[in-house]
Amino acid sequence: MRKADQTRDKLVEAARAAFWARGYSNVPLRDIARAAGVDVALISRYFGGKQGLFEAALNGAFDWPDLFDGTEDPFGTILAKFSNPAKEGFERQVVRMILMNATDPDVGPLVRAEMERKLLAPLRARLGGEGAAANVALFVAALLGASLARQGLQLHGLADQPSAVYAAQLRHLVDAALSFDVAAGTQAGAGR
Amino acid sequence: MRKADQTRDKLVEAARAAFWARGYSNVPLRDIARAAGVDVALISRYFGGKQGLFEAALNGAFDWPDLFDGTEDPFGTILAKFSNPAKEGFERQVVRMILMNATDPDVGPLVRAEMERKLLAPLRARLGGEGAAANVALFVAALLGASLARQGLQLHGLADQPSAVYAAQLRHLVDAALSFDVAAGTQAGAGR
DNA sequence: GTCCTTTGTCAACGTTTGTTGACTTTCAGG
DNA sequence: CCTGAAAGTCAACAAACGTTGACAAAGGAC
Repeated sequence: MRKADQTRDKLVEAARAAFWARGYSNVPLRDIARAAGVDVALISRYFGGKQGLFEAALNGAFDWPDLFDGTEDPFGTILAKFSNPAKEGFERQVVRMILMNATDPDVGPLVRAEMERKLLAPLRARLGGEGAAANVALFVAALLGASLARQGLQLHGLADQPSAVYAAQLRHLVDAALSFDVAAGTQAGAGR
Repeated sequence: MRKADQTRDKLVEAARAAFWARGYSNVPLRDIARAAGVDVALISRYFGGKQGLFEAALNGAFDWPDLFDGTEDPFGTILAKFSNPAKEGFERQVVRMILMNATDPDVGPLVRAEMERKLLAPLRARLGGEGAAANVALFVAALLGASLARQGLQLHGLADQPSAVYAAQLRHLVDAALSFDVAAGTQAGAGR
C-alpha cells in the first residue's frame, strides 16, 4: 500500500501541471499518465475517473502555507507574493488554476466551491464589517483580472512591464478594490 | 448562392451562442449544426473545419457599433454599457467570448490577436500619451476581472449585488485603472 | 517454498469527434 | 422539357477519448 501512494502522488502532480496549464477539457488522461511514467488504467483505478483525478488535484491546492494562521495581513501578503518575484509561487499556480478551469462546464462548479470555502470566506472573516464581501470580491476580481491580462492574455502595457512597474499597477488596482465603500452608493468621477 | 449564405449565417450565429457560452473545446460541431437546423457536413464544407467556423464567428465580434467613430469617450461608454442594464448587450457578449476562449490552446492566439487589433490598439490611440498602454491594459484587466467574478464565478459580494451597486464597484475599479501614473513608479499605500 | 494481497500491464471496448466522399434534391437558364 | 451547377443529405471513416476487465509480476506472511 506504500508503493501505490507514490504512484498516486506522481499522478496528482502530473495532473496539476497539465490541468493548470491547458485546462481540464484540453488534457487527455494519456498525457498525464505518460508524464507521470504510469499506465493510464491506474487513473481510473485509483481515482475513479478523470473527474476524480481533478478533484484530487484540486484538493489541497488552496491550502496556503501560513496565510490565515499568522497575525499578518493576508491581503498584503498575497499582493506581495504576486508582485515581487518572477519565480512561480504557490499563489500564482492557484490563480492559473482558477483562470484555466473555473469556467469549465464539468469541473467549474467544483473550483468555484473550493474557492469560496478556502479563499473568499477566510478573507471575509479577516476583513469583517458590513461590506466585507464587496471588498473581498473586488480584491479577487482585481487579482484575477490583472493576472489574466498579464500572464494569460499577454496584454501590451501589462505583460511587457518590469516587475516593479507591474507591482505598482497591481497595488493601485487592489487598493481601489479594498477602499471601495458600499454605503457610499454612487460616488463622484465618471469614466475617463 | 444566395441560399448558402443564409445557412452560413445560421451556422455562425449558432456557433457564437455555443462557443461564447461553453468554450471552443467543449462544443461538438454536431451541437452547433443541430441548433442551426443544418447538417454537420456543411460546416466542413463551408468553413473548412471547426477552427474555420470559429474564425468566422470571431470575425465581426469586435466590430462595435459606433464606439470609436464618434466623439464620445469610449471608456465611459463601455463602462456605461456594463453597468446599466441586465439585458445582454453587445459588449457583454464580447467579454464572455474572451473569458471562455482566450485561454484555449487552439483558438486562444486568434482571440488575443483580434483583441489587440480591434480593442486595445484603438483604446490606446484614443488615450494617447506615454503610459497609455499601461492604463488601457489595466482598464481591460479591471473589466475582465469584474465580469469574470460577477457573471462567471458568481462571487458572493459581487454577483448578488443590485446593478446600481455593481455599477459603483466597477466604476471605482476602472477609475483606479485609468488614473494610474506610470511615471510615479511606486506609490504610497500598501495592501489592506 | 507456497499462498494471497497488492500493484502494475496489456489489449480491447464503446463512444464521441472532426472530416470526407458519394449520392440526391433543388432550381434557374437555355 | 432538358441540363447542369448549386445546395443539401446520408453513411461512413479514422482517430482519439475515457473506461473496463482479464492477466501477470512483485513482495511479504506463514
